[in-house]
This record gives sequence, C-alpha cells and structure tokens, in this order.
Amino acid sequence: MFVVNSSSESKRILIVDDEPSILDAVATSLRYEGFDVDRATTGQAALDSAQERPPDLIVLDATPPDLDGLEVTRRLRALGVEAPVLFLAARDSTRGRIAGLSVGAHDYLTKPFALAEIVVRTRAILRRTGGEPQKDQPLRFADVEMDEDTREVRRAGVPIRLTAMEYNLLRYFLLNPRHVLSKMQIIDHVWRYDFRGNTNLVENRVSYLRKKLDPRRPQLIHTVRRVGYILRDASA
Amino acid sequence: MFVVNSSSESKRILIVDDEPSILDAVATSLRYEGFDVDRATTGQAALDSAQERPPDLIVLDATPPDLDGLEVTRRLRALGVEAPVLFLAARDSTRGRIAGLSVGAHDYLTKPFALAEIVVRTRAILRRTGGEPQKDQPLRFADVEMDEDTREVRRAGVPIRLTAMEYNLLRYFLLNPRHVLSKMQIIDHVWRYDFRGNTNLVENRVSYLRKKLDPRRPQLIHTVRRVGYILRDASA
DNA sequence: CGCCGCGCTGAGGAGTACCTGAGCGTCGCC
DNA sequence: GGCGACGCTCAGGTACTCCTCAGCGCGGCG
Repeated sequence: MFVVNSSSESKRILIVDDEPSILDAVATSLRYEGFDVDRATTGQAALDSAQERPPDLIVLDATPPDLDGLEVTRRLRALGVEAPVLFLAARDSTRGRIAGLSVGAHDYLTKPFALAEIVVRTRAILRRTGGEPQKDQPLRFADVEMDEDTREVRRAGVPIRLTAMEYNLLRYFLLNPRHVLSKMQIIDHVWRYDFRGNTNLVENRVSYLRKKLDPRRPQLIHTVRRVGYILRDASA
Repeated sequence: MFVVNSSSESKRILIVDDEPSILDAVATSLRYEGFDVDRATTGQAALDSAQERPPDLIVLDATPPDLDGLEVTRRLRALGVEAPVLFLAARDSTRGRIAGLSVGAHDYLTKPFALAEIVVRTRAILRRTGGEPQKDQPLRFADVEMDEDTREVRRAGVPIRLTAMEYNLLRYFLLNPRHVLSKMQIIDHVWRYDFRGNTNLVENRVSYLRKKLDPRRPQLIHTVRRVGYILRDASA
C-alpha cells in the first residue's frame, strides 16, 4: 500500500511473530502505512523491545516458540506496557484460548489473514484507543463512496451490493487511487497470504466489480496491459 | 461498543481489578461509553488514584490481592471519597460478604458477567445518584423503542416479549446502529466474557429475535455475509 | 494482415455460511 | 418435586460465494 498516514506524528507498532515471511509482510505493510515498526521473533525479544521503546500497539502471534501469547501480555502489563494487542491466532486454536481476545482494547485475526485486513484492524484499534485522529469520513473517489462502518458502497448516491471479496478489492483500489496495482500486489494484499491460485482470479473479480460499478458510466478501473489495473477517472 | 456519550461533561470512573484482561475489557467498554476511566490493579493503587482524582463511581473487584474490597471502601470513605461502588464478586463468594452490597448507592455483579451488563449497571447507579444528567429516554431506532427501566420493547407501539438474551442482543444492536457487528464482537459483549461456544449461537439468537421483531415488516437486522450483522432500516 | 498472447467473461461445481427446527439439560417458580 | 421457560447444541436444508476452466475478443507486433 502506498497510502501515507495523515496523522502528524506516527505511531509505533511492535510486531511479534516467529515466521520471518509473515513478520516481513506485516512489517512492510504497516511501514507503508506510515507507522514506525519494531519487530521481534520471540516473546523475550518482544518484552525487551517493548520496554526499551514502548509501542502504541502490539501485533502478537499467539503461539511464539518460547512464551505463550497470553503470558507475554501478562508480563508486558507487569512491565507497565499498556499498549493494546492485536493477536494473530492459528485457525485451529482451541476456541477457549482465542475467544474473548477481542474484548476491550484488543482484537484478533485468525491465520491466514489478508494483509489489508491487518491494516484495517490496526487503524480501528488505534482509533478506538484515541491514538488516531477521528477520521470516520468515508473513503471516496470520483462519485464512488465507501462507508467502512456500514460497508455500504454507493456510486452517484446509488447503493451497490458487493460481496465480501468485491468489497475488499474495491477498498484496495480506493486506498491507492491513481496508482497502477499489479495483479500480484492485489493478490498479496486483498487475498489471504497463503493464496496460491493464478492471477486470472483478479481479472475475474475485477470483471464482476466493473459490472456492478460501471454500467453505462465512465469506467473507473482501467486495465494497464502487462502491468495491472489503475483506479482513475475517465480522462486519459 | 462505539457509542459516544451524549452528556456534556463526562463522569470519571475508577476501575479496580487485578486481572489485566478484565481490567482492560471493562475499561475499554466504559471508555467507549464516554466515561473518563482510571485503572488500578491493587487496593493501594486505587486509594492513591481516588484521592488524586476523585471518581464519580468505582468499579471494584471484591477480592484484590492486597486489600479486601470492603476494606478498600472503608478507607476510601475515611479519605472523604463518597463515590458509589459497583462490586465485582466471584460467584462463590460467601453470600454474607456480598449480600447487602446492593443497598444504598451500591450494586454488585457476580463474575463472570457480560460487558454490556456492567455498562447498564454503571448508568443505573449514576442516574440514581443524580450524576447522570441524561434522563432515561428510551433507546430508539426506526419504530423500535426499548425502555431500559421497565425492559419493555415495542415496535410501532406494539409490545414485544423478549427473553433476557434476546433483550441484551437487541440492546447491543440499538447501541450500535448502522455498524456492522461481527459475531465475535457480539459474543464478547452480549454473552458472559467466559463464553466458549461457537458463533452459531448468535445466528440462532438473531433468528429468534428477527422472528419476534420482523414479522411482515421491513427487516431491521440484516446479515452481512462473511462479516456479521447490522441494524439499519430497509434501504439498501 | 495474420498470428500470438493477454485479458475478459460466463458457466459450472465445490465448498462455505447461514437459517431454522428439534432435542436436551438446567434453572427458577409454583 | 413437577412444570415451564430458557439457553445451548446439533443437524438438515438452502442459498450464496468463490474459484476454476474454457472460449472468445482484442491489441500488439511482425
């Protein structure tokens, strides 16, 4: 994502995960969003980092190798670190261990998740805890508007029904207007990170999205041959 | 909860509990409701905080590690802190120790409780003690109204009988109109915080609620596939 | 102009999410 | 203790979403 954070000072986020690929992906996504990012691969390293540079939010793999996720948070609290936690839980985690994690300031995602999703949640938590400026104004481009609370999408005021996937795809375009997005980029951000299908899926999804979005109207999502897609208004 | 308190000046609430997860959850819930929240994990810290910043209400775990709950209140009174207390008692507490806590301005909840419940009680106490300027105007959305004192629910003036669970569920929707609520969110707020069942229960409950609320009427509770549910009027 | 490759689109199928009713256990009331 | 109300679980049926595949169209290049 190429969106630049609009807040004046950037928030610090500590990411804890023992899988380097996930750590990398999440860290890069959040850095593009304008956050300061620290990383740790073990619970102990997380404790050290959090103490040295207190984060505003912690993205925490619920099953790091040395310390259990809940234990890490317990120790963090003991050290006076009050940051809210976004847990990353395995899908097959015993319900008992992950249920209730979304209570309070916290939230959780089950692996595998989409990178775009983690950004949404991060923003949501920081907004809730007052760290992010209240920007509840809808995403907007040309005459398209998207309300993230109600998940309503309108074009020229007319409501459009989108499936979850179409919604996520459009949201990614709206977050990156006037930028060419490659199919791989789109897959990496909109689909779960373990998705291994071919890029025809993107074409397919874009096709459906266009049909719902563009009927007898100037096209918004343009094809850039051999490169990708771009959201921009009819000119050029 | 995403509701913003409409009262002009916000009340200060001090929460005392030694379990960080509960402290977090309660604090965040009440903060969403628009209260100023202070926290303490020990009785001594509670005394310090209450003296420094006198609260309008104290939510007090009856069994903190260092000081007994009743002892804390005794010392608070000695310090001139007059705020009413909402006790959080373990279910197996000796009846004698918690009985009588609800006299006067006080009240108590037995753990495990639902987060929505603690908000209700908090409001009730503040209203009783005159601390809440907001008089009991019923919760309302479209032609649905809910009177929280009598627990009466009406649609278009027609009374509807709801079970306790249905009532709490509807109340959560009414508090968060036009927001998509995930099933996990709903469970975390409406059910007791230790609930570990699956999310089918929410579907089940929503189903019954719809049947009572929506017969031959425009639907109010809409399904958002793969996301959750949302309360909104018929449009879209 | 013709070929090749990329992109577009619709159909089909598999899997998933959701709804609903039935059954059972529990709690409270009479 | 008996009865009814309530809440939870389970399972069947249904609707929908998403992915794959294959055929077609169009643009680019020789």
